[in-house]
Amino acid sequence: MAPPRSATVPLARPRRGEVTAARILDAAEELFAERGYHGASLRDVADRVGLRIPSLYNHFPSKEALYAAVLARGIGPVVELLTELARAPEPERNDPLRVVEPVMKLLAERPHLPRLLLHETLSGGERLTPMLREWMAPTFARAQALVEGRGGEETVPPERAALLVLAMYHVVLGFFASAPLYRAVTGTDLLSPSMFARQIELLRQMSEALLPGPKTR
Amino acid sequence: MAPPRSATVPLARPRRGEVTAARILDAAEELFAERGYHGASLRDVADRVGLRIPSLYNHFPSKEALYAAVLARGIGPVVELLTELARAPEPERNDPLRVVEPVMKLLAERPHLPRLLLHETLSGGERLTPMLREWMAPTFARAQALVEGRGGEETVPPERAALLVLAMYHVVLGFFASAPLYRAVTGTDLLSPSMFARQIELLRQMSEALLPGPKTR
Amino acid sequence: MAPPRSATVPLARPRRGEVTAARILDAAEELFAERGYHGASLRDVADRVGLRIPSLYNHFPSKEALYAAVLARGIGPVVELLTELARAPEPERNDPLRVVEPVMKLLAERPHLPRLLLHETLSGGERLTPMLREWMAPTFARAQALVEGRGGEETVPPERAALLVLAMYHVVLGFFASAPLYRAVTGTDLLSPSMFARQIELLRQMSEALLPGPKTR
Amino acid sequence: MAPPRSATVPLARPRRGEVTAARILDAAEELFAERGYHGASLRDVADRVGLRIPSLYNHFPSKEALYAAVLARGIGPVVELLTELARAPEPERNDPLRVVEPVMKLLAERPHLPRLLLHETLSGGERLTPMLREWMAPTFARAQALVEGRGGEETVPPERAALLVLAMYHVVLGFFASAPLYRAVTGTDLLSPSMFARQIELLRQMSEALLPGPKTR
DNA sequence: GATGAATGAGGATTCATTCAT
DNA sequence: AATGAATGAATCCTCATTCAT
Repeated sequence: MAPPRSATVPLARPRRGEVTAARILDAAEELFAERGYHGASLRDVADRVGLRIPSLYNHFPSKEALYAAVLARGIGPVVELLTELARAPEPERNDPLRVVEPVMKLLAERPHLPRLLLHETLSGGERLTPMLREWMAPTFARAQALVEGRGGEETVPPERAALLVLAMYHVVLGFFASAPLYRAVTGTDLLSPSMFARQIELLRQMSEALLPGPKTR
Repeated sequence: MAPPRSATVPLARPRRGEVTAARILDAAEELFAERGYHGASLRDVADRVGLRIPSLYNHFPSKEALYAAVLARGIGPVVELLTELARAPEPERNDPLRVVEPVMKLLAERPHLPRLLLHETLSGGERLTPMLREWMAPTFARAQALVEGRGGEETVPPERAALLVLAMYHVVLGFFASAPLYRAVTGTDLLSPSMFARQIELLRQMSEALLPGPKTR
Repeated sequence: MAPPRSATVPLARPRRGEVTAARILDAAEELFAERGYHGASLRDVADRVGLRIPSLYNHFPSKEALYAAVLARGIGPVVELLTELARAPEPERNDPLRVVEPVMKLLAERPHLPRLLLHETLSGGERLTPMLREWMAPTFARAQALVEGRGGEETVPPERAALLVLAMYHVVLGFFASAPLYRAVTGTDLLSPSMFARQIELLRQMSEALLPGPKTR
Repeated sequence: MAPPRSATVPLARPRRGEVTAARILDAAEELFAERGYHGASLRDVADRVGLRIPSLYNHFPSKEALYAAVLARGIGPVVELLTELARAPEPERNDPLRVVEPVMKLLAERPHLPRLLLHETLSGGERLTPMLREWMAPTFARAQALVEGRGGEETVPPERAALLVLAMYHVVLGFFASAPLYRAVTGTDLLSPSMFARQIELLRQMSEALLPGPKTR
């Protein structure tokens, strides 16, 4: 039962418990994204992982905590990316495509995240984890500031900037969130390379058209 | 407007049961929009109406049926509006603002509908009522056709048209769906006249910029 | 609304209310026989009659009362028949076939009654209406007395007589009660004339073989 | 009788869960027999076992499954017995008492089973578990074949054989099923040794009188 | 770390009954 | 006589959680 020479096991290989926790997170992410917090039961999660329900409690102290962990794992990289981008030098930082395209690519790797975020948006903050408040609000503010400060002489009024950020937010998230339904109805996969490229092109045009200031290309 | 001889037209006065049913629909609409199908319990609905749970069954045969009725009541006017707009004469019909603005005004009167629709979108069609399938798919198709057929020589490829319609769909719905959260976080009401006007202006610019063909103004 | 000349309406024609009550009894008899007291709901009864549930209360004050009325209507003729037979002159009265055959024919006209009685038997008297206790117990006692007093010198001990009556009771009732299931499984209708005649012949042989005293034929 | 080396035979000691499951089956058997499927509630079962209702679901996935398990546990031994008897050598197999008496003794050990079976019979197969169909129909067929093939030259027509089997079925089951009511009304316990012996004697006479062929004693 | 068993709270739904119309 | 509406009680069942093993 005991590993023969545990001392030589490299730390890089995650311990078994961490693997299980990750598998639980994966399953929960899918289910929460699909059905929302109330619609996804721990039974569903356990079934998908191949565990019994009580085992989940060896890794997460409650359903709520599991949900928070799913969100944290998903949002973390996005926040990191945005923070990093905000540190870019002046000309690049003002190019919205330098923001939108990496974000799109990041979300494509974690396609459940947009639906999780939209679920939170729809719930109007009821279930909105404090963590989410902490992350989303500043992110919005930063994006808004970026937009406002863009144009040369012609500055963008804050209300307009807010609506613009909101619009981009929903176009991006909605694109991913609609993919399963879109595929079910039309048979077309929005996440295929060609459609994905078209969507990025669309977002480029949107930002060029709606943002003031120096044209980016 | 007034019924000519009200004594002979009892239909004009809604029966008591119909009033109750409408109040149930109102309460359910709010709760389903806020918490989704699974998150909203019949107890919540009954409490909000001031009834006991079993009384709901005098008006709707099941929670599912209540949900479907809420959707039907909400979507009906939108579908009617779009159908009507589709019958407009040529030049007007091609003006996307002739579509977007009335839809925005309609949704402003029923601000829970967008969240209901987004919940359906997020669930990937799992709970998607057949009714919804029947209505949303053709509506999308019609909008897509409208976009495709617009530009003079330069026609829009269908994939691009689809993405464009999808983007507008999410910008519009997301605007309403975000209103409660936005207000909770920033204190600003997106549905106030000034913000609402700004949003319409934003949508006008979006369509002008992204749609080909004769500029509308 | 009022009947034009109510005085000329013959009393023989049952009033409308009585007709409705009878239709309710018919429906209830079928359902109680098939599913037992708990398994049959007033909704089932009302549906079968084509009424709404509250209307049933215009004819019977409660489900329990409806059940009792069904039993009373069904058992009444049987008790009458047995009472009448008990008044027959000596030689005939001792012929068990003079009892069994008319009872069989009576039950054939009301084929749900046996199942009702068996349901009562199975419930062990829990739901056993007082009425039933009043009727069944004396009927059993009378039959038992009849058996006991039969043979000439060789009298039948009461325990044996009781078991014999019990056996005949279950053979007769079981025959009718099994008819639906038997038909469903084998396709043969036990109540068809030929099977019915065979069953009477079987009962005749049973009584001849098991009863002491002068052979009846 | 005692397990030779109990320490190495843990299978001999039933696990705790199995004990609980058996107690649930016991309680359910009584209640289903007494009140039928609809009349017995899970609350009744849980109360009798000393559990809360949800705990029942740790052992049986639904009320229906519990009901089926009760039937299976009860019918199993009967079917086994009949199968075994059917393999007996020729002269014994044709002796109906070799069938009736062991069955009677088996049922005496599980006196609720007859009422369960009669409930199924009364419901006309509505709730009749597939399992029951599989077991009862062949058993009847086998018994019928046994009767048919008995007499030497004088063979029994199948219809007559069917009615005979049906009659024996109801006499045997009715005896047990009536015991509680009979005791409640008369004070006499049908399952007492003396009454039980009398009943077997009655069944012996019945089969001798009604079956053709070589007398068994 | 995994799980069988137990449970309080709550889920949707059915039921018999009442009452005003 | 019939019924739409309302409801207390009870139905089966699911949920998240706990605990001993």
